[in-house]
Amino acid sequence: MELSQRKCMILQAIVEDYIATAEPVGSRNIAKNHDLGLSAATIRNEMADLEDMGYLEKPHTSAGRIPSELGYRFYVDSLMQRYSMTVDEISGLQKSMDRKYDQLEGVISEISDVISKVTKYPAVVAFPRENKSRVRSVRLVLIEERMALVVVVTDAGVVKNRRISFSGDIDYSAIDAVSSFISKNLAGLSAADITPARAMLMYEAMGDYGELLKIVISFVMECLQEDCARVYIGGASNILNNPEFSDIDRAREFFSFMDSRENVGKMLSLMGNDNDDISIKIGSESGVDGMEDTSIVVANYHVGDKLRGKIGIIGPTRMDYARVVSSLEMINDRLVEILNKMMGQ
Amino acid sequence: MELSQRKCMILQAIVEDYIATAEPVGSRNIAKNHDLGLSAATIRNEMADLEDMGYLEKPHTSAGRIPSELGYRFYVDSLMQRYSMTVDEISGLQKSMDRKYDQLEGVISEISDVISKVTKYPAVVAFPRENKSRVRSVRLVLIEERMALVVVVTDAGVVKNRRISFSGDIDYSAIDAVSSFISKNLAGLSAADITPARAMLMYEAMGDYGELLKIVISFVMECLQEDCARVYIGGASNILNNPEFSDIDRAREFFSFMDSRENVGKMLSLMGNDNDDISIKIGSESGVDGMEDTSIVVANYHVGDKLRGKIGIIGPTRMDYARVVSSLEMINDRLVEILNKMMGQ
DNA sequence: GTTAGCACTCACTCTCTCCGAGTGCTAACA
DNA sequence: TGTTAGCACTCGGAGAGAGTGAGTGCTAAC
Repeated sequence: MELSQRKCMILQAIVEDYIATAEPVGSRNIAKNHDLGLSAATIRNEMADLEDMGYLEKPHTSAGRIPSELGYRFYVDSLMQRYSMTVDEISGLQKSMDRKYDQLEGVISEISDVISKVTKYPAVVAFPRENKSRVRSVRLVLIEERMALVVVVTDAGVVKNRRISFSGDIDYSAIDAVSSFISKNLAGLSAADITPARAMLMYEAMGDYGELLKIVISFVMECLQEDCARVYIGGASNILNNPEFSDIDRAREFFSFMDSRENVGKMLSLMGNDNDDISIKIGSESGVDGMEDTSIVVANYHVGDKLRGKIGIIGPTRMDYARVVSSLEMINDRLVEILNKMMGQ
Repeated sequence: MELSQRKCMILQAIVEDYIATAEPVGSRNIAKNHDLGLSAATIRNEMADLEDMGYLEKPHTSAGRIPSELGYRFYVDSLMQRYSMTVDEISGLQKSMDRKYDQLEGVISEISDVISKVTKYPAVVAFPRENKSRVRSVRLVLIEERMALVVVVTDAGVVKNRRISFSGDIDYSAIDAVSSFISKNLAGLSAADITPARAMLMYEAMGDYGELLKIVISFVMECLQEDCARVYIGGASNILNNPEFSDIDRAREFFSFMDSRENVGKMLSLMGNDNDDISIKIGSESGVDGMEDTSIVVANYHVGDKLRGKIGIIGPTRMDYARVVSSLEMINDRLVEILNKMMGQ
């Protein structure tokens, strides 16, 4: 059933008042504060309808109404007005991202602080994952006897390295030979291309250094398949500014959840991947136990079609969605700019 | 003034009861629960003395006594009994550290979870810093045109890398030449050894590649001097299990502090560096504003005399010091073992 | 269809009282 | 002289009860 325009106006007023005050909204207040040209009694009738339709709920009989999940959902999808950031906000944001970054790690870990500072909610950032990436080059660097560093560069321009140890002696020139052998044989390949058969052939060709090769190739595979999303969290304490978390048990639940990067990563991975739009999960939509009264807003960033990641915030369902969405959009744009530059693309 | 043995026993009883219950301790309870052979009245007199001497304080007239900072300090220095972990605790600890670690980063970030799980307090871990380290080798790996990866290995066995871009073309063999030139010229040098004069000489010798060299050398210097302690935090939510943090403002203060790695790093760096012992700062001893009712317990770990770092916990001043100290000792031992193995020393 | 009016509900706050744990002091005891 | 029993006093916290006010639903009039 469609909502009449009047119902929409009233619903919007309720959602926005509730977001601003965290108090259940009563009919009189709406009549007073919003110039709808309706009396409290009329609004009361409409509110009763909206409640029957599932958009509003009552904490108890003699309080005002608060939006239900459905109410928020409708607000976010159909009623929410674009928030335009003030000049001050924009210049503050630009200033805080105006550093020269030279490491992927540095950008990503700092971006979470920026997000939480701008939105005043806890921020979550997923380290970029690679998408169908291929090996660009592999290098072995001898660190000391029986210990070497493997450096893998993927075609997304991401560098990964790991120290490995092996038995058997090998000297500088031999390791260089192994190094270029591997690089030549793996360059341009994706994880799917490195079949056991192909690896086998390589082991045989290398003879003495087969063991070393084995270790290197398994690390290369790891690099290409890596998908345990590394996650950064910033400004978690911001959640305590919201009265719904002034109950200590509620707060503990939240912080226990955030203590586990794994949890957070899993939650992020459940958010929409495909589109450029911002995706929003309200309350139980996230499907995470114990997070029924938080909402998550996430934007996807990508560099070319190779590197992909997510930035977002977690807040109470009663969240300033409009502000959050436009802040995330701005930050996302700036982030992509920085990453593009850094990746030299 | 020395404390009589009787006063010591009473002080110890009070501290331990208060640690266990978080309730002010009254004279009757001590008489009942501890077999001191004294009546409540006598204990009362001694408690009044202890209060006069500054070891105890009263939250209000008709409550029991709680230890003052001085009281805790005396307890920690002189009264605390060694806690022996149970077989279950030890085997649990060993199991949780029984993974095969292959990256420094991985060990360090995971150790904070282990500590918080074992102690039930928020854990802080400082990434190892290098001490007077020297260059072992430097490698340049060409990633694409005008972009290379610098890999620096220090004599502590730590690997650092950074992507750099430069103007001017350079091919694989040329970059190898530059790479081995740099490595040869910097190997064995510490930050102090790489004087501007020496760098100048190198620039000149390299001619065309002077610019590239400049970038590389400045990165090498960074690696050797790096001392912005990276910090990992685990199990922060554990703080909420302590009733002194059930006040939401107190909790917010704590979490805001922990939100800033910088804060935490600064605090850690103020803790004792020199000795092998565990260092404990009680309440305001830490000198950090807003952390007057938390204590910090920190152990130093080191691998040889090169790598040094800290592991520790932050908890309420009313903390189970005995348990925390022995847990940290055990974890520290195990950590050092793992690091030694990993660094191949 | 809209509005004014009115009875009713219910969380919250404030006040008051009671209770119990704990203290300090005094006097008696070993 | 050190220890203990006894007692009056203090004070936070829990619980009961009354009052308040924001809000609702329903009815009747416009």
